Amino acid sequence: MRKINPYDFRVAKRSTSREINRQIVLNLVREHQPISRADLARRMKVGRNVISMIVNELIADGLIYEGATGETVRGRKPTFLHVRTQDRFVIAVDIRFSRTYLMLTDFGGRQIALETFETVLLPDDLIAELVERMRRILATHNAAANCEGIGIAIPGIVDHRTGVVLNAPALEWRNVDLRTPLAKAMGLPIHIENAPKACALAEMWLGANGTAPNDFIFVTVSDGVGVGIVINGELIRGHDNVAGEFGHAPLSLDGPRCLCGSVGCWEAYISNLATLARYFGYDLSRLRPKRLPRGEESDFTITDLIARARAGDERARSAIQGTARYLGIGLANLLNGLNPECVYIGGEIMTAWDMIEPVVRKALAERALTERLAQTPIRISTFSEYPRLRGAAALVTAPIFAAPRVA
Amino acid sequence: MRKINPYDFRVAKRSTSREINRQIVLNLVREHQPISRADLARRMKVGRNVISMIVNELIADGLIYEGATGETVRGRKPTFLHVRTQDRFVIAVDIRFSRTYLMLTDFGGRQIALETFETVLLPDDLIAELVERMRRILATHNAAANCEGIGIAIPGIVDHRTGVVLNAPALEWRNVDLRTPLAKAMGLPIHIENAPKACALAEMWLGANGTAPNDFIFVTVSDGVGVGIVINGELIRGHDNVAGEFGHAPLSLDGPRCLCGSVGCWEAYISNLATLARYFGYDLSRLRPKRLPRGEESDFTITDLIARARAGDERARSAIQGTARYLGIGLANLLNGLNPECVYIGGEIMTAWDMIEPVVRKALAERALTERLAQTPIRISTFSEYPRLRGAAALVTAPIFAAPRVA
DNA sequence: GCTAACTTGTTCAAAGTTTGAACAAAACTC
DNA sequence: GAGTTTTGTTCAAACTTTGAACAAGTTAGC
Repeated sequence: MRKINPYDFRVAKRSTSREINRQIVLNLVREHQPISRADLARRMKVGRNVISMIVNELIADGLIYEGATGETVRGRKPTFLHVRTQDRFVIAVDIRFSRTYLMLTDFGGRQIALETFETVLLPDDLIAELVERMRRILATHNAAANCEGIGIAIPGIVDHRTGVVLNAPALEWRNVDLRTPLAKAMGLPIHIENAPKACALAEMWLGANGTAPNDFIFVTVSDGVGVGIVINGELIRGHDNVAGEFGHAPLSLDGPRCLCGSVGCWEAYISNLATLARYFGYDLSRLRPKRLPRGEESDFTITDLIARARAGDERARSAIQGTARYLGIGLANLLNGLNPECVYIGGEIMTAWDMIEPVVRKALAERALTERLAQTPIRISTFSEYPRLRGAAALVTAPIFAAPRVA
Repeated sequence: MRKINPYDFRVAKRSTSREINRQIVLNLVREHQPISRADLARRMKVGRNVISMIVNELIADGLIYEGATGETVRGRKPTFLHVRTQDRFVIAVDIRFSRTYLMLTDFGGRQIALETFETVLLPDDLIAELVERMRRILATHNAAANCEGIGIAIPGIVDHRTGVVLNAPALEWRNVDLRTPLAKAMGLPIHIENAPKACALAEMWLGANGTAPNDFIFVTVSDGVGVGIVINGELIRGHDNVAGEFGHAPLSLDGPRCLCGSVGCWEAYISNLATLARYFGYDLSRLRPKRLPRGEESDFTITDLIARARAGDERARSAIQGTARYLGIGLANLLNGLNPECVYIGGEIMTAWDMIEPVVRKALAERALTERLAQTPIRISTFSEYPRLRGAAALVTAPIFAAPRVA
């Protein structure tokens, strides 16, 4: 029940019906492959003739291809159709505070190559290094001619339309235009997006077939805490691309000071640094941004903490369960307000999900308005490895498969 | 950029283009009336012939009508088109804790008749009384033959699809089926919705032309606190119809106990009762649900409190400004997370908007992540009178104008 | 009072869809 | 090898938009 915007609408042309059905066919092949024309016709409840026309067009455009012939009990055997993912490449980039990740994937999001280097915080230098590495990785894998785009995930607020990083505190970037220089150097479409939003896209477009729900939120817990919101199959970006910054929702107005400058933010209770600070007994607000004090502690990570907890360190366990409790409380707030079909959580803390689940659920039950809300399925991010990179890849592939905008 | 749901999609038929363009025409007439066929053709960038066909169909269906002829500098004069709102009636109902409101409106949301009675909390009795009054009001205004539906706003969680009130604590209702008995008795389509969601629909569909944004939230502050979320011209209902219950977001985990049973909810800081409790120095959690102690105070309302504040009562002023501050803090959370284009606020407290705006804005600035967020336009509900009833009317009219579901 | 210019609204054929049926191709059963 | 079943294609009909021409109505200018 959408309202038509009377100042920005799309009139249906005589090709509109075809475009709509073409995208439906493409998506059905993607979801149900291998699948025959006749199967598509049955699922769509249209004549096989229409499917033939559309499929031939999609084959001609190189989007799908005919594979083996299938088996049937009786009658002519169907020819199976598949989405063409090989020989269509995407470069995915994940720029983080400490390191930058670079992955070459095919159109199905499968990893082909991966490299890593220390993040140079000066944008121009980082861009130069990225360009060099991207050229090399494309050359090495003979992918230069078939690379269809570059997707970049950023820990901060990004204007997805212009490709400008508006504010990324972790990188100390403000109004950095990444797209223009990269597009010029590489000659490829560049898509840039905020990391939690990218993670949500990865689940939606690259998650295992049949599992991706239409309404969900993706909560990332790492240096910061962010949320990617998907409603009705659409990523919510917000009017100024800020949507999803629930990491700074207050849990207590006199709680710990957050790195954002405010007080009592959810992030200040559950970020990796917050959990470590709780363990070591530090005051989060006194910490130099993003670092524990010098000494052996400065290299101590949340993964180390989880290892200690598993080894029987009671204080480590208690610090982690503190995070679990606040994770549940903040989650309850989001479930009450957005009521998604399911929740994905990503971040190192989820390697301890077996430990923390009961505490999270208990906190959820305390603050969720209804029992059904408290029982909302919580899933560990499908991509335990590099969810941000998968999301960056999805930035490039998603527009090919998206529904046409109409009305 | 919506993903097509491969398990629930709509194939384009040969009538789909027409349906899309028909709805666009209808909405353009609604927004820009009076408007001629030629104007429509220019706005839509299609031939006048297409518009003629569609307009004649819409006229035949009784959705629009030809009015006066317009003026031009030269050439044949255009005939103006209007949406037919007269002689198309809607019954809007607002059921609240103390009183129930019943309004007869035309299709433009204009009030034709209004009556009120004390709410009977027993559902069967309330339904009986409603049916009697609705029949009478239709008969009195000769509207029985042209009434197109009944819209009902409820302070609680409603399953919009089945018409069942899942949980309305204010009415002490659980799983009450309103639609079946009302539909049977009245023989009309019945639409039931949660009050803040209905208010959001009213702004979207019945607000002054040109003002209704495509992305906004509507925050209702009265007995409870709720939010109606509209993204991309679409009301967000959530997977279990709970979406928008941000009234129970925590501001402090050791804050005042809320009537919902939890602690430190936004609602427990800014609901009318919370503001009154702050003034009288009561502990909200000790209060019998929804009532101040007996005596003169039990009839004392938030409106009285505002009057006292305006008259110079410093304690009244301070209680209200307390609410203002918490209103701003909670709002900042929603702006960070949802990033709407603008915010509407409804409720008695907004009659004091001139007093509280600076405090709200200051709190907003403290917790909003960016300056632009802090400057998000805040508007008083367009319908200072009976916004819920307008929303109830919009429940009936909106489906007629909504975009067709496609892909 | 007449003509030219201009705008509105309608009519008609062409091009691109879906729709529905018939038909050829391929494979199995008896 | 005939009959049956399923797949995939072909062809005409119905319904769109598209683009042009045309009739109707109005003003300006002479």
